[in-house]
Amino acid sequence: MVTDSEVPADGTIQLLWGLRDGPTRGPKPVLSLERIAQAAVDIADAEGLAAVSMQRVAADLDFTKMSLYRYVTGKDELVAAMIDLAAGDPPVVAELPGRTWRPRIEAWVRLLGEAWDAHPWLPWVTMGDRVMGPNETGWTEASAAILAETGLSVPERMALARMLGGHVRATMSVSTAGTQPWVSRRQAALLEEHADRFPVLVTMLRDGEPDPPDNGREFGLRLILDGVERLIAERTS
Amino acid sequence: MVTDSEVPADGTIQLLWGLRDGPTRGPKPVLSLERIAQAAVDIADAEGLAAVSMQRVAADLDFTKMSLYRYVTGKDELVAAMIDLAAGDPPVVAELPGRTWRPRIEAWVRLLGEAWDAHPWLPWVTMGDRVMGPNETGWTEASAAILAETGLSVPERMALARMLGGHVRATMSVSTAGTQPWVSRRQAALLEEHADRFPVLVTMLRDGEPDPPDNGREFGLRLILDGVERLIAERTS
DNA sequence: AGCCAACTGTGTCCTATAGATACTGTTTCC
DNA sequence: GGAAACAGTATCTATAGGACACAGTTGGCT
Repeated sequence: MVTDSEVPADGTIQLLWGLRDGPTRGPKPVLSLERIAQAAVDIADAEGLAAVSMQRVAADLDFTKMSLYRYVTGKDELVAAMIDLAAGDPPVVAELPGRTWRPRIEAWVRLLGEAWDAHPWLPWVTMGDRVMGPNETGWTEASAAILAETGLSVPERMALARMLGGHVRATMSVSTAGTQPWVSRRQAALLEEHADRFPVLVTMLRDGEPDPPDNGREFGLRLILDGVERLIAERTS
Repeated sequence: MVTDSEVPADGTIQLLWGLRDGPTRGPKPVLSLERIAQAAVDIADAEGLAAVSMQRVAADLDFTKMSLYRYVTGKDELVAAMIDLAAGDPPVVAELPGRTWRPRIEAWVRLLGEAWDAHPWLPWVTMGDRVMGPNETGWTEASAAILAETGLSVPERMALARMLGGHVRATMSVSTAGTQPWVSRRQAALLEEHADRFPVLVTMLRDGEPDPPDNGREFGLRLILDGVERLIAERTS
């Protein structure tokens, strides 16, 4: 298992994109990549990513650990398969509501949010250099199609798409951001104790309203897209 | 080691905030939390997070693995100490350039970016529910102080601060975002092969200019802050 | 029809990891 | 000056991913 950033092997690509040529002879495979990945996703959804071990996945399928290695070269590949399975089918752009880019990309963000919120472990596993699978690429394609209308440059559009994906990630229900939503009980107590060092935070803590239930997803989305609109307006004038 | 989100123990708080009461009797401690954390940070900076094991950290200090457990209850605490050490001293708000919130928060983002870019492993380790140490809290305090001027509500200000931190994280030089900056060689080849399924991406790939060297950090920063300005303008009118 | 090569799934072994526990020796307070 | 409290060590355990050799199964070729 690679915890660090690492260039994925070619094998992973073949796996994700169905380029592995199936064998002709030999016993019929009883397992399948799909079943394995699904079992792993189920475990991760229910008990967290840490519960996903080769042993555990195999046990849930009533097979031995080593049998999984016939379908997957290692845990990294399993995780890659999990990711694309969890990402799910991307939305069809033509079916998105609205006729301009803004409502459509808003819908895209909300759908992506729903998909990701169902798999709180995704952020932990979608970091670093990776190769996207078909589903993930489909999501990217959808966003790119929507944003083509903005007239932004290609790098700008991709930066924006990445940004929106990152925003979804940072506003997941299971807080994945570095800081809390926005302070835990413990953190609050700690701030009170050091009120002299952090006067602004303590004041905010005392008279601030509670957090929005969406972790600021809609708020941040609005900020970004307002910024995009302003940029477009500046350029067209 | 906890790979999953987990509420940190009280002990970690005491460690980070210097609340651990030092012993009076017994031999003088030769090691120190600072030395241990620094050694771990050095390893992570040089060889990546995966190279940081108790064994390795201890070896670099010429001690046995188990001696570290006198200063740290486990690897989680070590990582927590690494984070606050790597975050470094927050900037002094009064010394930031500019007289309004915008140039100041821009400077804050750039400084945070520099601090984080020096420690590419930080994103991997600053996910999930955590308790912030003094340094990290100091960075948050600084951003909160700067954004107080905006007139946004408390949750809005904190959401914005979190967002900016997340933006820095998502635009680190070592790509930490889910998607590449924006496509790797391999991914590009794959797209070409499936040009029918991803027409928009393939077109962008063909006639797009190269990516900006900053991964779109400045671009995204501008979008967000433009959005903030528009929000403020709407409310004051 | 039969045989061999290719394959699936299993059992065993190896390495690295975090950590528990019992120890040896040192320091300081009573 | 003695005993409690501590620092660092040595040894052991559990769990992880994964290598490797094997037994049984299947299809293609002669």
